[in-house]
Amino acid sequence: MVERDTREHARREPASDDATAAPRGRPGRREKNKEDKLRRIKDVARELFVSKGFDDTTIRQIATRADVGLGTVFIYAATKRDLLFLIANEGLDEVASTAAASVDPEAALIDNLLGVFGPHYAFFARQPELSRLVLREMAFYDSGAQAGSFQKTREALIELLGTIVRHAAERREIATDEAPQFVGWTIFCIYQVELRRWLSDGTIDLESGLDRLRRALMLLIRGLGSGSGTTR
Amino acid sequence: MVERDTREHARREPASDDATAAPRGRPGRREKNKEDKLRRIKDVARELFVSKGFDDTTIRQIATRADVGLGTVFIYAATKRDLLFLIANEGLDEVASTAAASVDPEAALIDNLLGVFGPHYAFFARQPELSRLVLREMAFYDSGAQAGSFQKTREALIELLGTIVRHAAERREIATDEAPQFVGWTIFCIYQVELRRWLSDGTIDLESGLDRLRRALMLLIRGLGSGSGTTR
DNA sequence: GTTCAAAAATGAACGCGTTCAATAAAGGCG
DNA sequence: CGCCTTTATTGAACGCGTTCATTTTTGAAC
Repeated sequence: MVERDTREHARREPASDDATAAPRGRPGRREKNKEDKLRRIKDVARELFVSKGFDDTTIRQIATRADVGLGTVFIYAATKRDLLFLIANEGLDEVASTAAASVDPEAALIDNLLGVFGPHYAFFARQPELSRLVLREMAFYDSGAQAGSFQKTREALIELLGTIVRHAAERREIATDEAPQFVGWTIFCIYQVELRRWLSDGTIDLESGLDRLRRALMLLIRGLGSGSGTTR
Repeated sequence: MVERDTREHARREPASDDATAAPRGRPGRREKNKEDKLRRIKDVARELFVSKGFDDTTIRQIATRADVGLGTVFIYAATKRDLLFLIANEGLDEVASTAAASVDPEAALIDNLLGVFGPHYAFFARQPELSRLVLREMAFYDSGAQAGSFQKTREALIELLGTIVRHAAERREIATDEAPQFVGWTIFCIYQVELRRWLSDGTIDLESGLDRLRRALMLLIRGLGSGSGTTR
């Protein structure tokens, strides 16, 4: 309990009122407001999750390195899983927005789809370890505030896919009885499992991953009825 | 280790002539060989997982009710998750075999696919709680003997789907550039996520579940190019 | 500056899954 | 049977995620 005071604890200065005596960490723990703590917890957690893995990182380690109490971590994340989503949600929302903005109602269906999935793949490729963890923990996880946010983003994606399909139908690029929403869902199914497979097999190559996804999506668009894409 | 003999110990007595003065559970433990223990552990675990849920069931409870030591459970299942797969694999192999046997090279593609997926859906519907647990724990789980067996079964299914597609291609029901294996994989993607969705939404109705799966698969077979299924 | 109620932070304590050194049982041999 | 080797079984011990009664900090009112 004493030997871990080698941490950066040097913040207990009362600071008095002399101007020069405290160039580093000035007042005590006061300046560390909630945002500061959240920031520190997130940063430490991300670093440890990536470097040591999710299971081998303990919340005690995170708390110590973030210079907060053990219980404090649970104020910001209901569970360890939720802590993972807290990190994963950073950037993912932005990716989703970017993807949504890139949709062009006049563009070809496959281009719009890859315009949406491309940024997602790139995002996951940027932090493959974390992504694998997220996709591993994602399935069926529905408790915890951050997990909720994660699922909201996912549902928005499905709806976006439906919208893209609707555009293609309105332009008469495609014509199907099924509701655009349902087609969007089916596309999402393919995306989900393909993404998981891609992240699972060792080398995460963005180009080949997206290429395989394109092949699968083209299969759905063209159907199995005719070969070569050109209707022979 | 004596006071928990309030269990249902009424197992077979070893031998009649040995009715010595040791009525307190001593001789009973001898006849319990490995198979017996495995059987008891499985049965108890299944019952508790279904009745109380996976997370609320403790291995200590399982060990006590199965009348084995705590550590003994870990001889038969490397982890708690593996214990779940130990149970799930019972019957699933059989379902997979049944499904494989039902394939008719001359039958329509969609019929063969539903002939394979139907028994699977029925199996999952038979024990919905357990199925949800399995699908929750399944993603990315690759350590543990039972999980390995589970994934083998899964890969066999994907290959079976490829074979079904190949049959359809050989009969000229379909014609596509893509390798049958890849088409089978894409079908598997749809099946996976659809199955998960079906098990997630409260009421698990077999017929409506399979109907929705059929719609999604027909989408893939027909493609998005033409409406109504009948080519105009 | 003092007071005080509300909010935030904390770490001891709890029950869990998992490990493993110790123990018991089984089996082979003379 | 006794003796020894091998195998199976066990539960105390460990470190973990999580809880929550307690303590500390905060900021408004005086």
